[in-house]
Amino acid sequence: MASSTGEQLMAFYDALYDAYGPQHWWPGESPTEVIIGAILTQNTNWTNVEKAIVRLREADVLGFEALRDIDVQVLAEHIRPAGYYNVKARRLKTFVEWLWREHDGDLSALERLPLESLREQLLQLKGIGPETADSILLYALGRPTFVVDAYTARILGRHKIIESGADYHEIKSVFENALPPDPALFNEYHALFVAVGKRHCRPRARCEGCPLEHFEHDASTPDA
DNA sequence: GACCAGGCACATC
DNA sequence: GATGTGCATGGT
Repeated sequence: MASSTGEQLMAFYDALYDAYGPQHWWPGESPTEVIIGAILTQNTNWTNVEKAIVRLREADVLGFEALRDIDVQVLAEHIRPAGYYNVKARRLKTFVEWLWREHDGDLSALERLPLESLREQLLQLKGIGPETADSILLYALGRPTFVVDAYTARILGRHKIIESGADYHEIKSVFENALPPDPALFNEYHALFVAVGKRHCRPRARCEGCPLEHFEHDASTPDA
């Protein structure tokens, strides 16, 4: 009999951790920086996001209060290297405006809210979709919610754990139903998936040398 | 020069 | 409800 999904996911985790070690995610220095990075990295290479964050820091606007007060077009110019800069400037504004409107500009106020209602509030904001919301919840706020991204879908698809076409919530549930709701585990797990994804699970990448290579997979499976 | 990157909203059928 | 399109820079 095949092992349970939970056992399989933990075997993946162990293999990835053995291969790559702790990833020390999120690569941001504060919850504020994590949230800004989560919006800037939407469909964008992280190296481009780093350039934008450096420019925000140099302009002394790498903080919610500064972002609240800055002109949106000036902000867009600062974050230009991250791509989609007009859209993302508006999204950053939307987040900080919500933070002041609903929570007095106080991130720590969010700690008092139940996970699900906070997640719903974030998803109401234009520009905050499921992945960005979960990244904020897990990596900035330490909440036990699993982050699904393009790599996650592709890896699970190739290993036949999900059907191609599975939606975000379906994939998220695979992890949350199979693993204990431990923020440190969810944090490391997703980070390890990005690590292996970048090396071995891009659309045309090779499986050779992948730490998950000896698990059942189909290298020819297109993106899930 | 094409392809890809840690998405999301919106229009259209 | 499913599918297509716009948003944009920078590395390979």
